[in-house]
Amino acid sequence: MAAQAQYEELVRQLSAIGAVKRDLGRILPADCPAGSAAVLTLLGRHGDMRMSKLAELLAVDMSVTSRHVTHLAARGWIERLPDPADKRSRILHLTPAGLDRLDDLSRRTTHLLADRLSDWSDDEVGQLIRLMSRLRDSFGDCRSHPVRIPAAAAAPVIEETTRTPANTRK
Amino acid sequence: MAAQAQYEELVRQLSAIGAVKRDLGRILPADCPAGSAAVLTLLGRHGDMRMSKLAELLAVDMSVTSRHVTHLAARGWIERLPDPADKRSRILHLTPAGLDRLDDLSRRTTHLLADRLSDWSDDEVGQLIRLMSRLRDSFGDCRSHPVRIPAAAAAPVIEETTRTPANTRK
DNA sequence: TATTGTTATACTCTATAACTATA
DNA sequence: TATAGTTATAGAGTATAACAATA
Repeated sequence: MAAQAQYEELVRQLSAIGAVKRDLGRILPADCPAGSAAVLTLLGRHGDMRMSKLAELLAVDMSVTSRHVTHLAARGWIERLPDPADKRSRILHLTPAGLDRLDDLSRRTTHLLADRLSDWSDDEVGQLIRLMSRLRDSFGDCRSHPVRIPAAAAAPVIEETTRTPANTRK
Repeated sequence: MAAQAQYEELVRQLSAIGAVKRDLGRILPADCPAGSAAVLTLLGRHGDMRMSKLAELLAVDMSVTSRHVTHLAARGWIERLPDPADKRSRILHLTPAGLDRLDDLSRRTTHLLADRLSDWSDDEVGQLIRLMSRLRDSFGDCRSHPVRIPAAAAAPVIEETTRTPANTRK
């Protein structure tokens, strides 16, 4: 159990980490955005799987997964094979072209990280990975507690302001 | 200097952490999305500041910052005061209503985190914060290295596929 | 009826570029 | 000319809900 100030700081760090993710996204090829790259990576690591499994690993809704997968399939990087055990389902399979793409992605991110984290020790990177992984687990468990909170007072909204820099008077 | 496998794992964890952020976002009031909440938090912690300073702390473009700020000002949670030292600039200031809003936000996130991280020690949370902060610093430094990578072979794109679940034959 | 995926729609966040007003 | 901030526009990512096909 940690202190409240720590919780707030953690939220700020989570928010700020977005800049790192965007930085990583900038080195991706134009036809392979972050979402697609994540799918390729997971297929490369876990092998063939169904849509539902992929959605779970990505931690996003299956409708989102479907869009990413469609994008990849359109480029021939993955195939959607029929599942002999369940005709509603589709087995996702990395193609040779997809593997090439994945190698390319891996090279790009490794280059960037090797540059940015040149002064990190193997152990430090391992610690960060371990703690982030645990953080994810801590949230992944209980989908139960909706954690509702009382609402605040209402107030008039002028929606979309206008300029009012220095003294408005000329 | 860490191993390549670690780098790839780190990228996956960064990608997956998005689920945690979205979970935090779900407990926010409808009229105060994550971007607005981040602005309120930074103003609460660092006090009055200019747009450019806020953009730097948020680690996003100033145009993005401007939109968030406009949203907050429209609701009376912050004010954009003239800067006596530079008439182009505006000083952002949290209003009493904004402070109330901030307290509410703080309560919500603290509740959620206290629930999710109930089995984390104070020290563990501190370690995660420290490592994430350092990660950010490692990326924030060198805006220089564009880190370009050779392109991959082109291929025909069928753009947006259609259904082909089980055996296409009926 | 319940489940697997797909698609339509809408919303948030972001960056780029053009623009205004100061410096 | 250069800088601070705004706005228009476009693109990526996501969720919800309605729908199709199959279990």
